[in-house]
Order: sequence, then structure tokens, then C-alpha cells
Amino acid sequence: MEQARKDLRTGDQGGGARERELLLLGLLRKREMHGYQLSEFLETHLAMFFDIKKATAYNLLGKMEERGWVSSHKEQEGKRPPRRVFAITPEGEALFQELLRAALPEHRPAAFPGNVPILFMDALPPEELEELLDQRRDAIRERVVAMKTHLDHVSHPLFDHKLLILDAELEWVGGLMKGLRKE
Amino acid sequence: MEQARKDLRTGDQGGGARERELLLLGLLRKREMHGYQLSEFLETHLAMFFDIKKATAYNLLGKMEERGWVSSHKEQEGKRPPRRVFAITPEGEALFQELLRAALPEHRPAAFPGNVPILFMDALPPEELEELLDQRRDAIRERVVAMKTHLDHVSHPLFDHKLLILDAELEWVGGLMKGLRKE
DNA sequence: TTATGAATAGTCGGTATTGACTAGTCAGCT
DNA sequence: AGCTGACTAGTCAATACCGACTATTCATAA
Repeated sequence: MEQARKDLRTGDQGGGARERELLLLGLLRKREMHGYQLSEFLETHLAMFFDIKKATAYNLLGKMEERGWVSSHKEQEGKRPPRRVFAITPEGEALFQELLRAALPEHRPAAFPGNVPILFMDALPPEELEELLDQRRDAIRERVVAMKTHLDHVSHPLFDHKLLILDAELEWVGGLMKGLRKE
Repeated sequence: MEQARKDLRTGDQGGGARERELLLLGLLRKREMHGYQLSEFLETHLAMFFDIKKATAYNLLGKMEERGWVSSHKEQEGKRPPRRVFAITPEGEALFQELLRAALPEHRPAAFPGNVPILFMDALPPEELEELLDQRRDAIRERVVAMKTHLDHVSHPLFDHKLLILDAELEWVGGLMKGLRKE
């Protein structure tokens, strides 16, 4: 039973791109798509949540096709350049189900590379530091406004998530600044 | 003035590893270190906040030496294998100051790859979904406990940040589950 | 003394990711 | 008819990143 995954995923090289595959499979599940359509969707609707570039998507699709999780066929429309339409296969669907159930209960701590400079706050004179933190707070606030302006706010859970995180960060920066003034 | 950065960083290939360099420079600023010492510190004290592996650190140090931001000299201690001790140069210090002031006021939205499966929740029967979300919540709670147990909790801002984020995620998953039950 | 394991100090091959590029099509303007 | 800019549909060379490996030294204990 536990063996099943290994059998399916022979080429596993360290399990980093797992979520990306889950993402692509999940999208193809709703309807088959050509690569451009997929990457369009990624860039316009999902870019704020997940960062996957076009070339990466094509690359993954190619690999997944080799492994039999997706299939593709050429399609010509008028005189447009021919395009490859990708669809999920039964094996792909099985993998999707498996990855979904594996990923959902797990918590993957997020990385906040933007926090690196916080480590070195003490290298700056307090006044300048406060000014810079203030700017950071503004940047976060702008992000919140942008989120709320964005038309995709059909109250998707991911949307709520992002807002909660931004709120937490706002509070945190506020706390930092308060701490500064006290000292 | 604005030109200065470009002059310093001729080999810039798209500004992704910027924070990593800031991190290494900042650490070397406190005291010079050999590579192993650095990567040790990264793995034991900073791994929970930033994910940089040993090989990456060595790689970056090498490049930064080429560019003149850090210098290194060999050092032999007894019969131990000789080691390269890295130190920040004046140019490195200048870059550090610049990167610090550039990074601090910016907000870099974090990626949450673990949220991919949330997109596809509707592929699961509600009971199973609830069970899996419950497990996810437990995983987050465990993370909180681990954080508080960890001896490094000298109330560093980064620590507070992580706890706030975990709290937000906990609340969010709770909200998801509540939403499920209502439907 | 000699095996065992942990710590030290790094290197290297291979994969993942993406910025930048190519190349054809179409719509609208002039 | 010719030009311009945007859209479509990808490809590819270059880089970033890291897991796994090598090789030496030291501490311990059998």
C-alpha cells in the first residue's frame, strides 16, 4: 500500500516540485488545455498565490507526458500555429488523488526571504530604521488594497489566507516599531 | 548615485539571490568565519527562518569573493584540514549597507506552496476533507509547540513573526472547517 | 590497536527554474 | 498595401540550488 507511490513515481529526485505537479494536474482535471492557456491562467489568476513561470509549466508538462500522467495531441485551428492540447490520463488522475491526500494534511512552513534584513536592523540608526519600517508598512498596506481591488475576490479561501497573512505582517511590523520607540 | 549598484554588480542575472547575499554578508560582518562555521550557523540557528543549504552558501561565498565583496585566507589549525576563513571587505560592507536599505522597506510576498491542494478541496468528499483539514490543523499546532519548546526563543522578532503567521494559519484552517460544516 | 562514529571542511553532478528569445498570426490604422 | 503592436505558442541557454558524496581528523571504547 505504502509502496504504491514509489511505484508510480520512479523518477523522484527529492520531492520538491510535487505541488507544482499537483497544481497542473488539478487544472487539467477540469478541462483539457493547451500549454499557453495553462500558463495564461497561471499568470493571470494564480500568480498572486503561486509562482510558476511559463517555461516551468511546459517543462513539467513534458515530463508528465513522458511518465504517462498527461497525454497530448496536436490541434490546428485555422492557420494559427499548431498547438499541443494536454489532458490528464487515468494514471494522472490516480496520482492527483494521491498527491492531494498527501498534501492536504501537511503543513509546509512558508519562507519569508523578505525578513532577512530584519536580522540586521541593529546596523541602522534608530531614526532611519523607523523610517524604513514605516515604508515597509505602507508597502504591505498597498498590497492589501491591491488585493481588495482585484476582481478575483470571490471570497476564495486562498484569498482570505492572503489577507490574514498580510494582516499578521502588518501587526508584526507595527509591533517592531513600537518596540523601537520604547528603547 | 543610482548607477552605483549596477557598477558594483556586473554579473546580475535577475536579482533572485539578493537576500541570500545580504544574509551572508550580515553574518560575516559580526565576525569572520570559515565556511563550515557559517553553514553550521545557518542550519542550526536560521534554518527555521531561511532555507539555505551548505552547498549554496559555499557557492555564493565563492562568487562574492570573485566580485570582491568578501576575502578569504587559508588557516591551518594543528593537523586539521586547512580551512578558508571568509571576511567581509569594505566593498562588501558598502554593498551590505545598500542591500539592507533596499530590502528593509520592501514587502516581498511569501509563497505558500502548501496551499496548492486547497484549490482542489472540492475533489474530496466532505467527511474525508474535514478529517484531512483536521490533521493539517494538528500539524500546525505541533509546529507552534515545537517553536515554543525551541531554546532559541529569546524573543527575537523573527520568532514572533513565525508565531503570528502560524496563528493566522490556524485561524484560517479553522475557518475553512467551519465553512464546510455549514454547507 | 583498531574499529566505530561523529565532527570538520568542503566539492560535484544533476535537476529545477526561468529570462530572453524566436517565429508566425491577426487586427487596426493610415 | 504596408506598418505596428499585441497575441499565440512555444524553445533554449544559462543559472541557481542542493543531495549525496569524499576525505580527513578526533574521541571513545572494546
